[in-house]
Amino acid sequence: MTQKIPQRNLPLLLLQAREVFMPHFRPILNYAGLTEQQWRILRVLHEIGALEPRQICEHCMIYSSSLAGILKRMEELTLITRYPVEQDKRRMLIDLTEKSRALITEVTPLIIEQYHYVREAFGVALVDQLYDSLDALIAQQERSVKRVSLPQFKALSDQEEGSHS
Amino acid sequence: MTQKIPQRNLPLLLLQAREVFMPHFRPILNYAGLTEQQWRILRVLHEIGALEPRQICEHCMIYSSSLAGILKRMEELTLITRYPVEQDKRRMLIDLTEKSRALITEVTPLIIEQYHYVREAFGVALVDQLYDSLDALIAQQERSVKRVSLPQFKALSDQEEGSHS
DNA sequence: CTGTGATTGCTAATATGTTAGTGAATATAG
DNA sequence: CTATATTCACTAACATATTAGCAATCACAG
Repeated sequence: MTQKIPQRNLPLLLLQAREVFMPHFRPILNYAGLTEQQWRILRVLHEIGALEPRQICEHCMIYSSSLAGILKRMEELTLITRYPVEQDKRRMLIDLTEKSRALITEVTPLIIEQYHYVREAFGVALVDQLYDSLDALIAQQERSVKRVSLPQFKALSDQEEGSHS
Repeated sequence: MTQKIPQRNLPLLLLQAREVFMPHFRPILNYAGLTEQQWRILRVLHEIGALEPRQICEHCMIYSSSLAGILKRMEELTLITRYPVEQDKRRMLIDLTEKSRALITEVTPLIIEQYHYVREAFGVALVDQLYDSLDALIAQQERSVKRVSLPQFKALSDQEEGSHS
Protein backbone atom coordinates (compact mmCIF):
# COMPACT_ATOMS: atom_id res chain seq x y z
CA MET A 1 0.00 0.00 0.00
CA THR A 2 1.18 3.46 -0.84
CA GLN A 3 2.67 5.42 2.03
CA LYS A 4 0.57 8.04 3.68
CA ILE A 5 1.61 11.67 3.67
CA PRO A 6 3.14 12.44 7.08
CA GLN A 7 2.08 16.09 7.03
CA ARG A 8 -1.61 16.63 7.49
CA ASN A 9 -3.37 18.57 4.77
CA LEU A 10 -2.48 22.15 5.66
CA PRO A 11 -4.68 23.91 3.08
CA LEU A 12 -7.58 21.77 4.29
CA LEU A 13 -6.88 22.65 7.93
CA LEU A 14 -7.02 26.32 6.97
CA LEU A 15 -10.34 25.69 5.26
CA GLN A 16 -11.65 23.87 8.34
CA ALA A 17 -10.49 26.69 10.60
CA ARG A 18 -12.28 29.17 8.40
CA GLU A 19 -15.46 27.13 8.73
CA VAL A 20 -15.11 27.24 12.50
CA PHE A 21 -15.67 30.99 12.31
CA MET A 22 -17.93 31.53 9.34
CA PRO A 23 -21.09 30.01 10.86
CA HIS A 24 -20.96 32.81 13.44
CA PHE A 25 -20.75 35.59 10.87
CA ARG A 26 -22.64 34.20 7.89
CA PRO A 27 -26.08 34.83 9.42
CA ILE A 28 -25.25 38.53 9.75
CA LEU A 29 -24.23 38.80 6.11
CA ASN A 30 -27.19 36.76 4.90
CA TYR A 31 -29.50 38.95 6.90
CA ALA A 32 -27.96 42.02 5.28
CA GLY A 33 -28.42 40.40 1.87
CA LEU A 34 -24.67 40.25 1.23
CA THR A 35 -22.51 37.38 0.01
CA GLU A 36 -19.17 36.74 1.68
CA GLN A 37 -17.30 38.19 -1.28
CA GLN A 38 -19.48 41.29 -1.42
CA TRP A 39 -18.79 41.95 2.26
CA ARG A 40 -15.05 41.46 1.82
CA ILE A 41 -15.12 44.05 -0.95
CA LEU A 42 -17.29 46.54 0.95
CA ARG A 43 -15.09 46.18 4.02
CA VAL A 44 -11.82 46.78 2.20
CA LEU A 45 -13.26 49.77 0.35
CA HIS A 46 -14.41 51.14 3.70
CA GLU A 47 -11.01 50.59 5.28
CA ILE A 48 -8.74 51.74 2.46
CA GLY A 49 -10.94 53.84 0.20
CA ALA A 50 -11.57 53.62 -3.53
CA LEU A 51 -9.53 50.87 -5.22
CA GLU A 52 -8.89 49.54 -8.68
CA PRO A 53 -10.28 46.08 -9.50
CA ARG A 54 -6.84 44.50 -9.53
CA GLN A 55 -6.16 45.87 -6.03
CA ILE A 56 -9.46 44.48 -4.79
CA CYS A 57 -8.45 41.10 -6.18
CA GLU A 58 -5.20 41.11 -4.21
CA HIS A 59 -6.76 42.27 -0.95
CA CYS A 60 -9.87 40.09 -1.07
CA MET A 61 -8.42 36.92 -2.62
CA ILE A 62 -10.78 37.00 -5.57
CA TYR A 63 -9.79 36.09 -9.11
CA SER A 64 -10.00 38.88 -11.65
CA SER A 65 -12.40 36.78 -13.68
CA SER A 66 -14.68 36.29 -10.69
CA LEU A 67 -14.52 39.92 -9.71
CA ALA A 68 -15.89 41.04 -13.07
CA GLY A 69 -19.21 39.36 -12.39
CA ILE A 70 -19.27 40.29 -8.72
CA LEU A 71 -18.74 43.99 -9.46
CA LYS A 72 -21.34 43.86 -12.21
CA ARG A 73 -23.95 42.52 -9.79
CA MET A 74 -22.90 44.91 -7.03
CA GLU A 75 -23.25 47.80 -9.46
CA GLU A 76 -26.78 46.69 -10.35
CA LEU A 77 -27.56 46.58 -6.62
CA THR A 78 -26.11 50.12 -6.26
CA LEU A 79 -23.51 48.82 -3.81
CA ILE A 80 -20.54 50.23 -5.77
CA THR A 81 -19.77 52.82 -8.45
CA ARG A 82 -17.02 53.01 -11.02
CA TYR A 83 -14.90 56.04 -11.82
CA PRO A 84 -12.56 56.27 -14.80
CA VAL A 85 -8.83 56.89 -14.35
CA GLU A 86 -7.93 59.76 -16.64
CA GLN A 87 -4.26 58.86 -17.09
CA ASP A 88 -4.98 55.28 -18.12
CA LYS A 89 -8.09 54.33 -20.06
CA ARG A 90 -7.69 50.65 -19.13
CA ARG A 91 -8.03 51.26 -15.42
CA MET A 92 -10.92 52.37 -13.23
CA LEU A 93 -11.69 53.10 -9.59
CA ILE A 94 -14.31 51.29 -7.52
CA ASP A 95 -15.89 53.10 -4.61
CA LEU A 96 -18.73 52.77 -2.12
CA THR A 97 -22.13 54.35 -2.62
CA GLU A 98 -24.51 56.09 -0.26
CA LYS A 99 -26.41 52.86 0.05
CA SER A 100 -23.43 50.65 0.79
CA ARG A 101 -22.08 53.15 3.32
CA ALA A 102 -25.41 53.03 5.13
CA LEU A 103 -25.33 49.23 4.99
CA ILE A 104 -21.80 49.17 6.43
CA THR A 105 -22.93 51.48 9.22
CA GLU A 106 -25.60 48.99 10.19
CA VAL A 107 -23.54 45.81 9.77
CA THR A 108 -20.34 46.98 11.46
CA PRO A 109 -21.55 47.01 15.09
CA LEU A 110 -23.03 43.54 14.63
CA ILE A 111 -19.75 42.18 13.30
CA ILE A 112 -17.81 43.81 16.13
CA GLU A 113 -20.16 42.32 18.71
CA GLN A 114 -19.92 38.89 17.14
CA TYR A 115 -16.12 39.08 17.11
CA HIS A 116 -16.36 39.74 20.82
CA TYR A 117 -18.45 36.62 21.36
CA VAL A 118 -16.06 34.54 19.25
CA ARG A 119 -13.00 35.72 21.15
CA GLU A 120 -14.83 35.07 24.40
CA ALA A 121 -15.80 31.54 23.41
CA PHE A 122 -12.47 30.37 21.97
CA GLY A 123 -10.23 32.33 24.27
CA VAL A 124 -8.26 35.49 23.60
CA ALA A 125 -4.93 33.67 23.79
CA LEU A 126 -5.89 31.13 21.14
CA VAL A 127 -7.33 33.69 18.75
CA ASP A 128 -4.35 35.99 19.16
CA GLN A 129 -1.89 33.16 18.57
CA LEU A 130 -3.76 32.34 15.41
CA TYR A 131 -3.54 35.95 14.26
CA ASP A 132 0.19 35.89 14.97
CA SER A 133 0.76 32.69 13.02
CA LEU A 134 -1.23 33.92 10.05
CA ASP A 135 0.44 37.32 10.06
CA ALA A 136 3.91 35.80 10.19
CA LEU A 137 3.09 33.45 7.36
CA ILE A 138 1.47 36.03 5.11
CA ALA A 139 4.35 38.44 5.73
CA GLN A 140 6.69 35.84 4.20
CA GLN A 141 4.55 34.83 1.29
CA GLU A 142 7.10 36.11 -1.19
CA ARG A 143 9.69 33.61 0.02
CA SER A 144 11.12 31.59 -2.79
CA VAL A 145 10.10 27.98 -2.46
CA LYS A 146 11.71 25.15 -4.39
CA ARG A 147 9.35 23.45 -6.78
CA VAL A 148 9.25 19.72 -7.25
CA SER A 149 9.89 18.56 -10.80
CA LEU A 150 6.90 16.95 -12.48
CA PRO A 151 7.48 13.64 -14.27
CA GLN A 152 5.20 11.86 -16.70
CA PHE A 153 2.35 10.11 -14.92
CA LYS A 154 1.92 6.45 -15.73
CA ALA A 155 -1.53 6.31 -14.17
CA LEU A 156 -2.78 8.82 -16.72
CA SER A 157 -0.91 7.62 -19.79
CA ASP A 158 -3.88 5.67 -21.11
CA GLN A 159 -6.35 8.55 -21.21
CA GLU A 160 -3.85 11.29 -21.89
CA GLU A 161 -3.01 10.33 -25.48
CA GLY A 162 -3.75 13.37 -27.59
CA SER A 163 -6.16 14.74 -25.02
CA HIS A 164 -4.17 17.87 -24.33
CA SER A 165 -6.89 20.27 -25.52
CA MET B 1 -17.74 58.20 8.95
CA THR B 2 -18.65 54.78 10.24
CA GLN B 3 -16.15 53.25 12.64
CA LYS B 4 -13.80 50.65 11.30
CA ILE B 5 -13.83 47.13 12.65
CA PRO B 6 -10.91 46.81 15.09
CA GLN B 7 -10.41 43.10 14.43
CA ARG B 8 -8.92 42.32 11.07
CA ASN B 9 -10.94 40.00 8.86
CA LEU B 10 -10.04 36.59 10.29
CA PRO B 11 -11.81 34.43 7.70
CA LEU B 12 -10.03 36.46 5.01
CA LEU B 13 -6.66 35.98 6.71
CA LEU B 14 -7.26 32.23 6.69
CA LEU B 15 -8.07 32.45 3.00
CA GLN B 16 -4.90 34.44 2.35
CA ALA B 17 -2.83 31.96 4.33
CA ARG B 18 -4.29 29.16 2.27
CA GLU B 19 -3.28 30.97 -0.88
CA VAL B 20 0.26 31.26 0.43
CA PHE B 21 0.51 27.47 0.22
CA MET B 22 -1.71 26.49 -2.67
CA PRO B 23 0.48 27.91 -5.46
CA HIS B 24 3.14 25.41 -4.39
CA PHE B 25 0.82 22.41 -4.60
CA ARG B 26 -1.64 23.35 -7.30
CA PRO B 27 0.80 22.64 -10.16
CA ILE B 28 1.18 19.07 -8.92
CA LEU B 29 -2.57 18.51 -8.84
CA ASN B 30 -3.11 20.21 -12.20
CA TYR B 31 -0.39 18.06 -13.69
CA ALA B 32 -2.10 14.97 -12.32
CA GLY B 33 -5.38 16.18 -13.82
CA LEU B 34 -7.01 16.55 -10.40
CA THR B 35 -8.98 19.43 -8.92
CA GLU B 36 -8.31 20.49 -5.34
CA GLN B 37 -11.54 18.89 -4.17
CA GLN B 38 -10.86 15.64 -5.99
CA TRP B 39 -7.45 15.41 -4.32
CA ARG B 40 -8.92 16.12 -0.87
CA ILE B 41 -11.35 13.27 -1.41
CA LEU B 42 -8.76 10.84 -2.74
CA ARG B 43 -6.42 11.65 0.12
CA VAL B 44 -9.01 11.12 2.85
CA LEU B 45 -10.16 7.86 1.28
CA HIS B 46 -6.53 6.77 1.17
CA GLU B 47 -5.97 7.71 4.81
CA ILE B 48 -9.19 6.45 6.36
CA GLY B 49 -10.60 3.97 3.87
CA ALA B 50 -14.04 3.77 2.27
CA LEU B 51 -16.41 6.46 3.51
CA GLU B 52 -20.02 7.49 3.09
CA PRO B 53 -20.69 10.74 1.21
CA ARG B 54 -21.77 12.56 4.33
CA GLN B 55 -18.50 11.60 6.05
CA ILE B 56 -16.52 12.87 3.07
CA CYS B 57 -18.39 16.15 3.35
CA GLU B 58 -17.37 16.59 6.98
CA HIS B 59 -13.74 15.64 6.44
CA CYS B 60 -13.18 17.57 3.21
CA MET B 61 -15.31 20.66 3.90
CA ILE B 62 -17.50 20.11 0.87
CA TYR B 63 -21.22 20.74 0.79
CA SER B 64 -23.39 17.71 0.21
CA SER B 65 -24.89 19.39 -2.83
CA SER B 66 -21.43 20.00 -4.29
CA LEU B 67 -20.24 16.50 -3.51
CA ALA B 68 -23.02 14.96 -5.60
CA GLY B 69 -21.60 16.45 -8.79
CA ILE B 70 -17.99 15.89 -7.78
CA LEU B 71 -18.56 12.18 -7.10
CA LYS B 72 -20.51 11.86 -10.34
CA ARG B 73 -17.59 13.25 -12.34
CA MET B 74 -15.05 11.21 -10.38
CA GLU B 75 -17.06 8.08 -11.07
CA GLU B 76 -17.06 8.84 -14.79
CA LEU B 77 -13.28 9.26 -14.58
CA THR B 78 -13.03 5.91 -12.74
CA LEU B 79 -11.48 7.64 -9.73
CA ILE B 80 -14.03 6.25 -7.26
CA THR B 81 -16.61 3.47 -6.97
CA ARG B 82 -19.80 3.21 -4.96
CA TYR B 83 -20.90 0.28 -2.84
CA PRO B 84 -24.38 -0.07 -1.34
CA VAL B 85 -24.89 -0.36 2.41
CA GLU B 86 -27.10 -3.40 2.96
CA GLN B 87 -28.59 -2.27 6.28
CA ASP B 88 -29.68 1.13 4.97
CA LYS B 89 -30.80 1.68 1.41
CA ARG B 90 -30.28 5.44 1.71
CA ARG B 91 -26.58 5.16 2.39
CA MET B 92 -23.61 4.07 0.28
CA LEU B 93 -19.87 3.65 0.54
CA ILE B 94 -17.33 5.48 -1.62
CA ASP B 95 -13.96 3.86 -2.22
CA LEU B 96 -10.83 4.24 -4.31
CA THR B 97 -10.28 2.37 -7.57
CA GLU B 98 -7.25 0.72 -9.07
CA LYS B 99 -6.69 3.81 -11.16
CA SER B 100 -6.95 6.29 -8.29
CA ARG B 101 -4.68 4.16 -6.12
CA ALA B 102 -2.07 4.22 -8.85
CA LEU B 103 -2.53 7.97 -9.17
CA ILE B 104 -2.09 8.45 -5.42
CA THR B 105 1.08 6.34 -5.55
CA GLU B 106 2.54 8.73 -8.11
CA VAL B 107 1.32 11.98 -6.55
CA THR B 108 2.18 11.22 -2.92
CA PRO B 109 5.98 11.47 -3.14
CA LEU B 110 5.67 14.75 -5.02
CA ILE B 111 3.41 16.21 -2.33
CA ILE B 112 5.75 15.02 0.42
CA GLU B 113 8.74 16.56 -1.32
CA GLN B 114 6.89 19.84 -1.84
CA TYR B 115 5.87 19.93 1.83
CA HIS B 116 9.55 19.62 2.63
CA TYR B 117 10.38 22.63 0.45
CA VAL B 118 7.55 24.65 1.99
CA ARG B 119 8.65 23.89 5.53
CA GLU B 120 12.22 24.72 4.56
CA ALA B 121 11.25 28.06 3.03
CA PHE B 122 8.89 29.32 5.72
CA GLY B 123 10.65 27.76 8.68
CA VAL B 124 9.74 24.71 10.70
CA ALA B 125 8.89 26.78 13.78
CA LEU B 126 6.40 28.96 11.93
CA VAL B 127 4.68 26.08 10.17
CA ASP B 128 4.46 24.05 13.37
CA GLN B 129 3.04 26.97 15.31
CA LEU B 130 0.42 27.35 12.61
CA TYR B 131 -0.45 23.66 12.87
CA ASP B 132 -0.78 24.06 16.65
CA SER B 133 -3.05 27.09 16.39
CA LEU B 134 -5.27 25.43 13.81
CA ASP B 135 -5.46 22.18 15.76
CA ALA B 136 -6.37 23.96 18.97
CA LEU B 137 -9.05 25.95 17.22
CA ILE B 138 -10.59 23.05 15.34
CA ALA B 139 -10.58 20.95 18.50
CA GLN B 140 -12.84 23.54 20.10
CA GLN B 141 -15.17 24.12 17.19
CA GLU B 142 -18.14 22.79 19.15
CA ARG B 143 -17.84 25.60 21.70
CA SER B 144 -21.09 27.44 22.15
CA VAL B 145 -20.76 30.99 20.90
CA LYS B 146 -23.26 33.73 21.64
CA ARG B 147 -25.06 35.02 18.59
CA VAL B 148 -25.77 38.68 18.00
CA SER B 149 -29.43 39.55 17.58
CA LEU B 150 -30.36 40.73 14.09
CA PRO B 151 -32.48 43.89 13.86
CA GLN B 152 -34.32 45.24 10.83
CA PHE B 153 -31.99 46.94 8.38
CA LYS B 154 -32.92 50.45 7.35
CA ALA B 155 -30.50 50.49 4.44
CA LEU B 156 -32.38 47.64 2.81
CA SER B 157 -35.95 48.71 3.54
CA ASP B 158 -36.37 50.52 0.19
CA GLN B 159 -35.45 47.63 -2.10
CA GLU B 160 -36.90 44.89 0.04
CA GLU B 161 -40.54 45.76 -0.62
CA GLY B 162 -42.01 42.93 -2.61
CA SER B 163 -38.64 42.09 -4.14
CA HIS B 164 -38.43 38.65 -2.59
CA SER B 165 -38.16 36.68 -5.83
C1' DC C 1 -48.58 -1.51 13.38
C1' DT C 2 -48.83 3.50 12.22
C1' DG C 3 -47.92 7.96 11.51
C1' DT C 4 -44.61 11.44 12.48
C1' DG C 5 -40.18 13.33 12.35
C1' DA C 6 -35.36 12.83 11.27
C1' DT C 7 -31.75 11.30 8.08
C1' DT C 8 -29.54 10.61 3.52
C1' DG C 9 -28.33 11.71 -0.91
C1' DC C 10 -30.13 14.23 -4.45
C1' DT C 11 -31.69 18.33 -7.85
C1' DA C 12 -32.30 23.24 -9.00
C1' DA C 13 -30.86 28.00 -9.17
C1' DT C 14 -27.65 31.37 -8.57
C1' DA C 15 -22.92 33.03 -7.26
C1' DT C 16 -18.19 32.23 -7.23
C1' DG C 17 -13.66 29.58 -8.27
C1' DT C 18 -10.40 28.33 -11.80
C1' DT C 19 -8.11 28.06 -16.19
C1' DA C 20 -7.53 29.84 -20.72
C1' DG C 21 -7.71 33.34 -23.78
C1' DT C 22 -9.20 38.13 -25.91
C1' DG C 23 -9.06 43.20 -27.26
C1' DA C 24 -7.77 47.64 -25.94
C1' DA C 25 -4.40 50.50 -23.91
C1' DT C 26 0.08 51.31 -22.20
C1' DA C 27 4.99 50.69 -21.57
C1' DT C 28 9.46 49.46 -23.55
C1' DA C 29 13.08 47.91 -26.50
C1' DG C 30 15.31 48.88 -30.67
C1' DC D 1 9.05 56.62 -34.02
C1' DT D 2 7.74 51.70 -34.31
C1' DA D 3 7.28 46.96 -33.44
C1' DT D 4 6.91 44.19 -29.49
C1' DA D 5 5.81 42.95 -24.97
C1' DT D 6 3.12 43.90 -20.93
C1' DT D 7 -0.86 45.32 -18.38
C1' DC D 8 -5.72 45.65 -17.57
C1' DA D 9 -10.37 44.36 -17.37
C1' DC D 10 -13.09 41.27 -19.52
C1' DT D 11 -15.45 36.81 -21.59
C1' DA D 12 -16.02 31.76 -22.05
C1' DA D 13 -16.29 27.17 -20.22
C1' DC D 14 -16.39 24.24 -16.75
C1' DA D 15 -16.16 22.98 -11.61
C1' DT D 16 -17.50 24.14 -7.14
C1' DA D 17 -20.02 27.04 -3.28
C1' DT D 18 -24.25 28.16 -1.26
C1' DT D 19 -29.06 28.17 -0.33
C1' DA D 20 -33.43 25.95 -0.68
C1' DG D 21 -36.04 22.16 -1.12
C1' DC D 22 -37.43 17.05 -2.40
C1' DA D 23 -38.17 11.90 -2.41
C1' DA D 24 -36.91 7.79 -0.36
C1' DT D 25 -35.70 5.53 3.65
C1' DC D 26 -35.30 4.85 8.41
C1' DA D 27 -36.01 5.63 13.59
C1' DC D 28 -39.32 6.02 17.05
C1' DA D 29 -43.23 7.36 19.77
C1' DG D 30 -47.86 6.13 20.39
